[in-house]
Amino acid sequence: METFTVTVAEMPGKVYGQYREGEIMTTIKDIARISGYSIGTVSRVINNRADVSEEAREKISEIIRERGYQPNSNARKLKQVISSEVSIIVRGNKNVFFESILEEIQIIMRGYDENINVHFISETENEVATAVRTVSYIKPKGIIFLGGYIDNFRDEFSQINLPCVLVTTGAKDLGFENLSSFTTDYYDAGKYAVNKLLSYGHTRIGILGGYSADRSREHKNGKIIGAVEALDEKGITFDFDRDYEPCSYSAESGYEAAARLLGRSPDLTAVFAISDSIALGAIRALKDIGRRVPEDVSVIGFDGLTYAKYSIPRLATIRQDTATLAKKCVDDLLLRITYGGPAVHELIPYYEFIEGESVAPVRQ
Amino acid sequence: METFTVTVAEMPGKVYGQYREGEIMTTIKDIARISGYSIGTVSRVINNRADVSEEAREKISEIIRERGYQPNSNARKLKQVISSEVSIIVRGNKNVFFESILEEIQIIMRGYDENINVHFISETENEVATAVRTVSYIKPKGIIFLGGYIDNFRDEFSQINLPCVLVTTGAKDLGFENLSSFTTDYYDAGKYAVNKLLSYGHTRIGILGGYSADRSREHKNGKIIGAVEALDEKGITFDFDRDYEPCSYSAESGYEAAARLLGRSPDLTAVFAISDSIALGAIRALKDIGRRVPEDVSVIGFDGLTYAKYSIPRLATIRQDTATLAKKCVDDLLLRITYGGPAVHELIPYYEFIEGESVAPVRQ
DNA sequence: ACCGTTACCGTAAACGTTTCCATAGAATAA
DNA sequence: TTATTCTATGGAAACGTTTACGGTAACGGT
Repeated sequence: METFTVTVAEMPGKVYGQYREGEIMTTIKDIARISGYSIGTVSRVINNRADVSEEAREKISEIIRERGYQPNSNARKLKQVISSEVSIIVRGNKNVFFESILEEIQIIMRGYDENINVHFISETENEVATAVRTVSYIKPKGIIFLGGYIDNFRDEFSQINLPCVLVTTGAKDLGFENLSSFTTDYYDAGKYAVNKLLSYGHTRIGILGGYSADRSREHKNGKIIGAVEALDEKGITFDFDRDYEPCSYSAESGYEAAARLLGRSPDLTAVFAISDSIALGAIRALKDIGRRVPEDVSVIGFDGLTYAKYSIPRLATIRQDTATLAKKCVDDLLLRITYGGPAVHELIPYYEFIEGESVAPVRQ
Repeated sequence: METFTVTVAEMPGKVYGQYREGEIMTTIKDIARISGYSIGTVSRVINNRADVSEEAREKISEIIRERGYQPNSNARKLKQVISSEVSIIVRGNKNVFFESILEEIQIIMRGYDENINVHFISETENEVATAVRTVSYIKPKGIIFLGGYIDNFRDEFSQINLPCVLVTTGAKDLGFENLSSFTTDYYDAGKYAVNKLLSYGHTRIGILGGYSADRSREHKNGKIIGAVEALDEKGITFDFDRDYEPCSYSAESGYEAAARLLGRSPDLTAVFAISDSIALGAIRALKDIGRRVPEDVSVIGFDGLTYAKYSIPRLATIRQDTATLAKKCVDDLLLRITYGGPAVHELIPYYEFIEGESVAPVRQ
């Protein structure tokens, strides 16, 4: 089960040098010697402990400052057994939504004086296993995983007994008591998106996105289930074979998928793309095959990232609240790191429609 | 998979806990005890040293495997004094070009089995100081700095005596013998961009970008100097007050700057934006103020990142060779880490024009 | 029988911290 | 006064490794 492939990069082997020539390493010992105090006292000053006289604190701090001393983080972490960091695993290569969340997390963590430690991995299962192994090697205090469905990684995640937060649906079902999850209510939001299109009179609606070839109602992607449900409620049966085209979360992929979809189903008057990148690629594809947006085909995106505001036409989209998502993740993780407590699974009900020029009433 | 440590601020402070409850930490000692060999031998097995019998190697490896033992990286790094990582500092919040280089670096490093360690900082001077401090705290083997001009950070960089690579111009002038630099020949490329516009008959050309309020010929931004030079050679004197508008590297900023520029100089028939993001924002702004691209105003961007291919209109731009840049950076750094040697400063002559729909001949 | 190799392995010091424990002295309580 | 607590500090062990050093056993050559 667990193979001994220590993360290649961190494997012994090339060690380029011990001390660099001419490098003078100031240690806590030096500070102690210079200040006349003991190592213990210096350490207490560094860590802002109480049991230090004002005089000693002043003097030692002064010396630390003027020598530009920085405690050796490795020695520290060694003593503290687990590192002082939170690890974040980002799965998916160019997923703008995750990047956006990541950015929010960075900002929040900065406020909390927390260190984060990010691992970018691609979507192969193999890499998830490696990432989990690496993380167990780093020994972080907790983990945030941005990366979609983890059903296939039960084993990997079961090995981790650290507080862990996922930004994905379906984590609850796994039943690990150390995994929390926060996600926008994709089912509702997807339904909402398609209802928007329906309200403009569209009935021939296509869907773009969601890797999976699984086209049943049990499709794992909440946005798509919601979208189909919205159609259902209007008495429209969604034809997966005809009006659905899977693609990954990129403009490139959206471009190609849209071309295929509209080639196959030229009578579609609207498209729901499950990410903004996909939508933008789709819009370009539509133009290239001679369909006007929104006159001939309406396009609605998902995510609501800033760059959609500057496209031509401006993209209509469903905005997720990345700030709230990030905040929830961080808060839950830190709380559970410090105080333990049960994992939670929360569906964030917040999302909103962003007006755009890419959606218009259906033509008669 | 590459490990990627984003350090927000690795200063002492909150330490959340020692051992996590119920966590059993397997150490080299355990492996030694179980296997019946000594710690030293186990370590030699882990490190693939020669002086170990095949029998011992087998047996110990087996035990390591079945216990899922991972050597503690902190203890290791402590012994090895300097970490096994290369630090990358990325300055600038949403700079797509740097992100692109970063991605290339990741790929190359993966091939080299190297660990990287990324610090994102914003553009304030303060953060540069912090980053440098943090980096000296991490003790990497070398540093790659993606972040524009560093003239204001002489002091910070003078403290670092590690191999260091910058992707910026002007590093040579600083005279630090541990700083290499690689950059596209911005002067030439800027000149080339404007020559393209000139070749389409444009003479009233505006320039967008380059934070600085410094509008002299000594302007630090090579692209702009080159652009102005190209005009000069045609006998056109560039009027900085009228036809130049500074902005940062984002669509938002480009949008606003373009609106200001065209508001002030409505007779411009072409705009050179020093990044694609800026260009895209500008195109949107132009549309909003009722100017058609390219019929009324041509726009040429810079960088040549993929997403320009999917905009409407497709963006004409000057592509930099990020792959080569990244390769040069990494190679130089690793070489100097291993063998020392002098720093180099290289201007990459490679750039190319990417056709697009945003540039057209000037209207009569 | 002796010596010199060689192959393998154990011991222990060291890396730079943190923290527990002990203690000296000061302050307080009796 | 003495006994007690408190404050500030030093000393030293420990964290999990790596590695220099030394030792043992086996073996071949003389």
